[in-house]
Amino acid sequence: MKIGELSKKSGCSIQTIRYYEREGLLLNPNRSEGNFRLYDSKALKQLEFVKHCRSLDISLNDIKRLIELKNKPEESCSSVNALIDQQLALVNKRMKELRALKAELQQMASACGSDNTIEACGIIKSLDS
Amino acid sequence: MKIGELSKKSGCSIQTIRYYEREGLLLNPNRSEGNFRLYDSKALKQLEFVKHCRSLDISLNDIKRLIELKNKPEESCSSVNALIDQQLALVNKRMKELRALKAELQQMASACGSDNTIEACGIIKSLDS
DNA sequence: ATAGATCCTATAGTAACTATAGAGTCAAAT
DNA sequence: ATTTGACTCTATAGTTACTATAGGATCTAT
Repeated sequence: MKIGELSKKSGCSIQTIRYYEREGLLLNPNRSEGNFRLYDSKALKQLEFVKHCRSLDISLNDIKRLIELKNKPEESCSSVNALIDQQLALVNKRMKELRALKAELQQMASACGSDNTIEACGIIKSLDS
Repeated sequence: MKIGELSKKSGCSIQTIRYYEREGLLLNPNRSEGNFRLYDSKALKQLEFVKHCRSLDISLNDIKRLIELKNKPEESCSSVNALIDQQLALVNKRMKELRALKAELQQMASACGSDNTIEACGIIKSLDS
């Protein structure tokens, strides 16, 4: 299949696919006579792996490491484990930040009487302090 | 005061201060004879306003809008309100995403028996599906 | 006078894409 | 046989909010 079909099947945009290739996350595909990229179902699977990792917010760099690890099936999976743990730590950290954020934003929203002037607005006041 | 002192007092890096100025978030400061930026305490307050907004993850563009609104003290604050509500919606959306993320990552982490080969690793398996 | 700290501008790099320009290729209809 | 339209190619620039660097200029203290 050509890149357009791969794009539809994977849900990744054409540009993103080419970008992943440039970044070394996908193998260089065979080319047709007219230099079009030609993919098989294995390539689709690779792309889906990348997409799944991205949906977990794993960085392209870490995905690259995971792909390398996948290609060493006999080694210990402790590095895979570590990577996932680290990803979890990131997510937890960001969630904590967002909880604090949310609390302050909610407080600000409630500090605004409905029909104030900007001058009297509790929101602007709290941003100023 | 010069930019180094403003940087220390505000906790923003010198480059960030200059960047905010370029982006129109800070007024162009007076300059010394040797072309050094000179700030007063009002400038520090402006910068602190920006910093506080950034700590709430408000985008530079939205901060610009807030600054414009601040300069129209007699108008209604409904746009300020809307902006904060929108920011809250963003935060809520991201939190929801992160909760889903966390759940999947945790499941993956628990799918890995401690001493597997990569080939047998539950994490890689679940990323492959 | 000079050394060191601080400042200046302009430019490039970061992450993970997205968008565009300008050209080439291919399949189908005329 | 040609032309239209859809698709593809590469290379480059833009996005967000900064950070880092190069190559100078300026100021302060000795």
